[in-house]
Amino acid sequence: MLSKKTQYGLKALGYLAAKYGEGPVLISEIARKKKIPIKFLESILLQLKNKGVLDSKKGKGGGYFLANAPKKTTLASAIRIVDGPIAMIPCVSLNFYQKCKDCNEATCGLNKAMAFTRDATLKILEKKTLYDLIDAE
Amino acid sequence: MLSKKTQYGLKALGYLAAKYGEGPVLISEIARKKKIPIKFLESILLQLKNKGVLDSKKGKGGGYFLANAPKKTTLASAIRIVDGPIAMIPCVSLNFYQKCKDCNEATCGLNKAMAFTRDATLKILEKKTLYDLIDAE
DNA sequence: AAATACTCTACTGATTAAATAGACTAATAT
DNA sequence: ATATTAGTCTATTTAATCAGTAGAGTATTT
Repeated sequence: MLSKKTQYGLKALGYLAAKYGEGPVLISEIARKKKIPIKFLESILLQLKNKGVLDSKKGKGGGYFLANAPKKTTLASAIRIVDGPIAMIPCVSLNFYQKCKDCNEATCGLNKAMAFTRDATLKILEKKTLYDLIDAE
Repeated sequence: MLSKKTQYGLKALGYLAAKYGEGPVLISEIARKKKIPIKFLESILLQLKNKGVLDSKKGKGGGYFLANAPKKTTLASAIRIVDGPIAMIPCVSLNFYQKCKDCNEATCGLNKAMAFTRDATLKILEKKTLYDLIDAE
């Protein structure tokens, strides 16, 4: 399961995706509309900004907004920023790989099965973008 | 990511799958071969037994063994027992469903995207079984 | 200069993960 | 019977992460 933090992050990104092109959106507005604790949301948005997904403007008329068009950011990359690895075990992670201490990856059955699963999952998450998070009417 | 506990559990199940039909296997043997803290492994195996995946025999010549042929138990069911939900968010979980407080599932973009992802993941995990965890030679 | 709004650091409490200890119970062999 | 083996169960501990809070600081606009 994704952490609550990541779920909040994705909700917020969906909200910002829907408002793309309309200028900065207040953190407080996102928090209110998406029912996210505001201080918690602050740190999530900042993290997404530091990774280039979001941009912000300070002062009056300020707020957060997508750094790029909604279709430019995949769900896979957004999830990796907030949640970390997408793979189910470290030895099949593409972006957060860690070698298994005791198993030979060439022969490990678990490794193979999890690599398969990762591929299936990524096939979706690399294709879906923030655009897909926009709520239907 | 799966919890360490679940990773240990799957490793142990792979080991028992390889020995299916050869009678009970000592916890201590599994722990040694798979480098799993033995007391931690105890609780994992017990949990799997209580859910019907494993069976055990006490006393001399005792140990744990698969309750059914390796191909009878899917990875999805094994993971659900030890780790819980496979879905990335509660509102698309089939076995651990929880309603979203604030979003309408019919229109929620995140819900749709995560349901897709869940389907792709489950398509693999429901097909793969403990048999697939057996290490190659 | 005042108001607005994001930024950053630090902290707290709750939960879960991971592991350990030890007493108990069941089965087997002698 | 009884000693030994090996799983069962309860409780505890330690560490890490999650989730959320507080407040001072900085940049921007009017």
